[in-house]
Amino acid sequence: MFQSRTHTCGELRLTDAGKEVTIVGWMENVREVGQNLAFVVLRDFYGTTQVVIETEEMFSAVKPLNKESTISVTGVVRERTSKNPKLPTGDIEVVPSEIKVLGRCRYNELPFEINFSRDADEAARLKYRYLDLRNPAVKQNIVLRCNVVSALRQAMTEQGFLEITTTILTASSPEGARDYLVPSRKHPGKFYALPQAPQQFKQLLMTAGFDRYFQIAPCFRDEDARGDRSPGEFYQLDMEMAFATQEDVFAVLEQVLPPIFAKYGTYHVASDAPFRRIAYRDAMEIFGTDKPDLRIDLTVQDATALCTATEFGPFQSAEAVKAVVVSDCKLARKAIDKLLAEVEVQSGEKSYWCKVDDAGNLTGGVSKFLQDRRDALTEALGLKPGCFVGFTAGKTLAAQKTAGVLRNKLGAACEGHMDKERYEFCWIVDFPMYEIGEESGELEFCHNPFSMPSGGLETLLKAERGEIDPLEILADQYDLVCNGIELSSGAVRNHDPEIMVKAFELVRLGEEDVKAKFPAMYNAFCYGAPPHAGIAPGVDRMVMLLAGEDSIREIIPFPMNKNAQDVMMGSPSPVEQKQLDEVHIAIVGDVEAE
RNA sequence: GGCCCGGUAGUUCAGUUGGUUAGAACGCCAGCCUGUCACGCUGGAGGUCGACAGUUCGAGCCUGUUCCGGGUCGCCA
Repeated sequence: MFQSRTHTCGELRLTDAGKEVTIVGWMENVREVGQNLAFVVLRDFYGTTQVVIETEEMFSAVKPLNKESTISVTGVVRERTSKNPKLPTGDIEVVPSEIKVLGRCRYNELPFEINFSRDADEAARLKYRYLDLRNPAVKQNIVLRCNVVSALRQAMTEQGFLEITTTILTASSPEGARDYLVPSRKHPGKFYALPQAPQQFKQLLMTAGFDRYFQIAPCFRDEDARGDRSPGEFYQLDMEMAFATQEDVFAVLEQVLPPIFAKYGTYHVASDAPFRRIAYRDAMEIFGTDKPDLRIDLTVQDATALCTATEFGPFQSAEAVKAVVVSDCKLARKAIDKLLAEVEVQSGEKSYWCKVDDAGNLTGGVSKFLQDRRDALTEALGLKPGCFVGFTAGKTLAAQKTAGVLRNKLGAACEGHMDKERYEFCWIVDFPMYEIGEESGELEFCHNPFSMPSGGLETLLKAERGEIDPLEILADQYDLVCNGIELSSGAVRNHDPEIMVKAFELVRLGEEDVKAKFPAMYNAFCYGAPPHAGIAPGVDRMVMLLAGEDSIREIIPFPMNKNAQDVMMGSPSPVEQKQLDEVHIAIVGDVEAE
């Protein structure tokens, strides 16, 4: 029978010497140093403890076992004759009187070495995730995640928020990302969908009179993966407040997040509440992105007027020319070419450069086209000897975005322009409500149709009367950005059916469309709804930032690969014909046999 | 779906201008070693060079196709 442990592998100290103990765990390593002398390293969740093998009996108990087998060791704690100061348990060892095998590892070679699993091929790590997670360095991120989630729950509860779980099997929503569909057995031809976010439920909770709601909510979106975006599913700290303004929402997160970042983060928190607020248009103009990394001290400057008049083709034909100036830049020619090539890969647009030499002359890159306006450029861009200037050109938005990519790359590559070791928060506010759709060429909602247009009905009526351009209408919508990562998106919601209908009319839809697309919310709002606002920080991205990881898979217990497959469980997988029949699904067309 | 990078021993990688028997480290196996702690020493086993086709006297290396993995853009209200 299995006898439970008296101590963990992380807790025995010199003061325990002489005690009889039972410890259990995985056999991490066996070091044989002579005839009948060996050291077994036993590892459990809490740490490692050395077991010393001195007798032939104990030696023969251990000898046939492969590493990573689980065993139980009963014996006496003894002070080591040679201590290991690198280990918390390094002063002692356990002299066993009994070793029992609990779970034999059947393989003497593993897919990778446990303590070096982070270097292994990612497909192998995902397939054998239960082995990968035995590595304390991998496990640590999951523990961090637990602590962060727990701290978020506690902080939100302290702020008076109730955690309410909402429905997972819900209705497909007509807007946004691709849905994951679940066929209905009882209703042939109909489907549930997994929620892309609990958006409508939380707004209905507000309408139902719950004042402050939050949830660590699973969200499902069938879209392709990225380094910071896992395919399929992710978690949000979803929250909503009734009778609340944008400032009320900001105040909550400004109280909840910094202490958690300070306690669990790799770096220190450099942003004091209130966080800096940057209008969307300013962010695009100054940083070339709506998620600026404020750890970088570089900005994007406008050089359109001076540059379009040059002989350089790409500048001549450009709607805008943007410049990023780096002082004291020591980048060599080769490094510059590599950096600009990376910018082109990431943005799809070319960028150009020149340098300022010790005498203040422009050299290298496109400098020969700029010589005749050297003084004007020097004045306008504030150039000094030793400066590097990166240029982007094209349509205004493209030139801005490319300059934004350039700014990020230059900040990371050039010394003295980025202090990586800190967390910099900011709010991006005043997003436009509408945009001209790239495909349709017509007015469309920029983000989501649930946001309140700034100025409410009045503003929409002005646009309807032609007094203002609909593209000028702003939404009471905001993003929380940290270190160049969009942590969160939220809004003051449109809780007024009349304003909803008017907002839809501007994009050639009407009351019938609102009712058809969001029936529950539209109906509910007709019974008296509170003004409400909320936000939903991404838990995975937050933990990623706190752990200092670049891949989202490092902070998810059982992540899927880039192609949305779980190679450990083998999902997605084919199902039996009977199951398909029950849910009235027929597979048609060419489907690869497994 | 487009583009970029990669696929060689159980693992991480090297492999020159196309040329003998494809190497190293770690791991594994055996032996030695009475205080190791990433133990050490000696020896050994281990390879469909992702797959297919082509060029060539000869392909890990060149060409084409394809599969797989990662990154990136599209996409993510």
